[in-house]
Amino acid sequence: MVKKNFILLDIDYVTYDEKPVIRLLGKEKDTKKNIIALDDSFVPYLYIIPRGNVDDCVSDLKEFENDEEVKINRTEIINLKDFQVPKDIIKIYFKHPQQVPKSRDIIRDLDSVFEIREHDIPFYRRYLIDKDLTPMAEIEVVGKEIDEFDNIKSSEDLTLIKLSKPPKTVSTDVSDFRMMSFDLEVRNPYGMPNPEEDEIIMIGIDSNIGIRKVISTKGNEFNNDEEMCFIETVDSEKEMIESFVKTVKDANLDIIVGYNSDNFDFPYIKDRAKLLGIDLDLGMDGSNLKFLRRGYTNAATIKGLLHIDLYLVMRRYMSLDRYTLERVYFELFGEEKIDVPGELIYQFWDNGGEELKNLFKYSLDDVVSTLKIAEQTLPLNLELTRIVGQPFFDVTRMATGQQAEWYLVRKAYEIGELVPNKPNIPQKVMNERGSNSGGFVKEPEKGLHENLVQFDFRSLYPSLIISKNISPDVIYNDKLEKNYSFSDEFMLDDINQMNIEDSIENTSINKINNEKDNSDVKDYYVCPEHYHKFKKEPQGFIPSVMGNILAERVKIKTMMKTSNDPIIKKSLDVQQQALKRLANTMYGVYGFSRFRWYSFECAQAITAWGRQHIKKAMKEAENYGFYAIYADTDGFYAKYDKNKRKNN
DNA sequence: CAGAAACGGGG
DNA sequence: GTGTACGTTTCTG
Repeated sequence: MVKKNFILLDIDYVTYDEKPVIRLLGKEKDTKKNIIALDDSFVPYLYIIPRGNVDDCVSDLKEFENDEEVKINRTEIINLKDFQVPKDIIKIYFKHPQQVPKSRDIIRDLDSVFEIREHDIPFYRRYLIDKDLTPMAEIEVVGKEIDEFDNIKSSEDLTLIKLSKPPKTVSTDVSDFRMMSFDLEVRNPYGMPNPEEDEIIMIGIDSNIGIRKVISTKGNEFNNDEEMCFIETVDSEKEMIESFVKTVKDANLDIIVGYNSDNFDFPYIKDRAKLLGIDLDLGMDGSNLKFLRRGYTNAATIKGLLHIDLYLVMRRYMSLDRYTLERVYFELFGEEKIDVPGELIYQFWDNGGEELKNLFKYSLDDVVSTLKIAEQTLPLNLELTRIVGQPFFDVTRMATGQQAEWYLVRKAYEIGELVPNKPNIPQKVMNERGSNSGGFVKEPEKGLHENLVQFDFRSLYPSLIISKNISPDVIYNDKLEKNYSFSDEFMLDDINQMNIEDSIENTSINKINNEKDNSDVKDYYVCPEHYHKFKKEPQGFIPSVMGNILAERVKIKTMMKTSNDPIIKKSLDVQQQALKRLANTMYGVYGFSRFRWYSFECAQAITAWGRQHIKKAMKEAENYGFYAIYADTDGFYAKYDKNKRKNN
């Protein structure tokens, strides 16, 4: 039995002996040796909310015991909360994750099944959540070292461990990842590069471990040029790619970054490598570079080596109208990059001399800048990864709303709350609903203003979510609670989620009409304009999560103040920034129709209260002689005029 | 005008 | 693979 601590870089599962085996891929902290830890004890499952009696539903499910298509391994009854209402839930286990989507549609159609839940949570994500594992953190595993598994052999550089106990997270205080940036230049005289025709002419590499070079078939003429000593000249394109592969393997990297490398560099190098008969076996387990389909686009993945495409990261990191490498670099560092227009690259290459020299410099500049951008932006994304608790690879490719959603899924599991299904609201309904009105904006008054004072609310929307308890699980709906109370009649009417939403929609109109004679309004927060009601007790799921985020942020900011170590200070600062980002994103989960906690009422309530607050603040400021000349959402600029002061 | 298709980044 | 981006701009019928 051995105990090993290592940094969890990546996670996946393979099928071995018809059973899923979770693989935790990472590197030992000090030796940087590769580790793959295997767990064959984790089993896929989903939840069923029965329509009526739990036991009737269980006996219905028994009929699938020897079914060809629905392969239920085991069922159990557990108690979980659904929007804070305790319910008896049937948890059904399957042998293999791929049986879940095959079986769920059949099970869903049973009369005794009201709803199935948590049927679309990928197996590796489920593992991270259920085992409370944090990616990019130090984890501890206990198990047996094995020599071989699934054609992977242990070696000097790779330890295979079969877990005998659940893994655990030991420390999230991990930095100093071995990182490399890379970039291709292609000779493309006829429009955009075509991998069947156009050869790769340069591969640029920079890293935080001392490797910086441009591999090319040209460049010998600069042999005696001190300035150009970064050139590595080889005899052919084949040797160039082979040298790149060897450089990456020998560097024993944690992270490889590129700019638009999901869509250009990696697909291109893969196509050329195939043409030239080269293996891109860069994976920790010896596997090749692969592409994961993510929607209509691909993500380039290497097992145990994190590939991060900075283009995707930058689109989330800053708000710009364009995200070219040049633009992003300029915005971050205020310096212009060397630029060679794409359509001129082949001419620079063909002409040689000074132009070729500039092309080499451009190639190097691209990878140096890419690495600099990575060093500047990845720390925040590493913190987000640890908070969200999903793989770094995934988090850097997720929309911020999805980051918030996976964070909430984890929090829901922690407190025994069922995760809502992804809503499926028809486009027609969304169109009728229209878009939620946003923050209050007062167009700026023209002219040059003096004596300006800036007012703004600290985290207006997060604060409102907490103070007004804005959460879908505590919306008070007169009609639903009084007349239906989720009675059997209601459910047997085969009313799906959509109809429930409709009835909520209709009753909000009733509420406006009945608002005045509602005597127990003291138990609710009633939002302006729409009059949605939120119970004061108990605290809603999202307000409570939000409260924890803000409390954690305050704690970190206090720690920052007491620390004298600039490195610790910096690391804490990044952590609090990540929490701030997450808190600000949480509003979004209410407003986007494909999110699990989507609630048009909550989204409306937040912005309505937001508008009310800023208008109130502007009015109040007037009493002190401050006149707003421009306002937007959570703050305004005001001009001071002491003659108009009403209060003293 | 609404719905479909293209676009982004990369050379 | 417990799977099929996304939000915006431009084109087309």
